[in-house]
Amino acid sequence: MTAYHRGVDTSLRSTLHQRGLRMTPQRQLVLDAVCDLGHATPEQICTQVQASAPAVNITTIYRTLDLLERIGLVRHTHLGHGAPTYSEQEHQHVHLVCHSCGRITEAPTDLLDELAHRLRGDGFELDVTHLALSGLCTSCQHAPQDDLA
Amino acid sequence: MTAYHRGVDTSLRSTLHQRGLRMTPQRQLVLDAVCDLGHATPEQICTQVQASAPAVNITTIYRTLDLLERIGLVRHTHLGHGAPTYSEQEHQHVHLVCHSCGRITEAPTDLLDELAHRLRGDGFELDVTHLALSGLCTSCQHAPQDDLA
DNA sequence: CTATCTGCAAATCTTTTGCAACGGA
DNA sequence: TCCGTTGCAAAAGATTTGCAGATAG
Repeated sequence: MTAYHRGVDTSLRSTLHQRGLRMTPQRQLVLDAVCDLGHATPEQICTQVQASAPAVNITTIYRTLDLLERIGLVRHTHLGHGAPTYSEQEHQHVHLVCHSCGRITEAPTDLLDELAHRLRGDGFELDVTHLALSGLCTSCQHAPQDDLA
Repeated sequence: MTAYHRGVDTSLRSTLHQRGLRMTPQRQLVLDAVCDLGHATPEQICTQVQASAPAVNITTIYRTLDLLERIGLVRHTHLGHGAPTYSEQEHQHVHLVCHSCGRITEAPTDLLDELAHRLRGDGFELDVTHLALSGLCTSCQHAPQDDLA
């Protein structure tokens, strides 16, 4: 069930040890959940982790996500509405969020290359993955649209 | 002190009446605050409103912002970190947020025209103003950078 | 006069913090 | 053993809801 892309297990333990941090089962479970779920909120990650280890507290989820981000194994993206979502560091793409149905589409990051280049000229170094782009997906453009219900 | 662009006062009353809604001093104050502040969080708007009308409750701020958005007078943008910010509907621009120092820069929306066109070809209608773009501003690119402190 | 609005208090929800016990190296 | 980590409970912060009284039209 768990997707171990390029030996995540091994690199977690060593990455932690490099910094004098300890390997724990909770940390492995959180990292696994992030990889399995693609992009998920702390809440969703907690549910996933608790499926196999019910005793893990949500506080630990928050602390671990924070730590995994600091050591560069995961990143978080703000999709607009509520909670931020976490995903693997390597799994880079631009998120397109439909603000009508909430559906999230992933697009290749080079979609923003031209924009990034233009902004760099103005002194702004764009981080393509941190924020999503929002708009209307195909189906919602043609849907009745209840005038901002 | 208050900036009345193109007769906001008159249009608020009539826009409300068109929909069977009532004009109240609180609604005028909230709209004025949004216009004055540019892009502000509900909290900031509340502070601004309470400067002239201390009795106005933050609950009313939230309800009024929601209402003003539904009738198309204001819009909100997610800048990434915490709270959404509200601004006038007409005051359109792209927000660039530095995720190191948090500074917000405004850029013309036509910066995203090419991207919007490309996405439209894929069936996604981009809303340029709803989400900010994040990255590093000039000064933070050259700052020491404490490795994700 | 009536239905809409507002203020207040309390409920929710999400995230953070303090602290004692636990457990990895 | 030592100190980083965890779980629990409580705090903190943001937003929502229920309800009775105020008020626009």
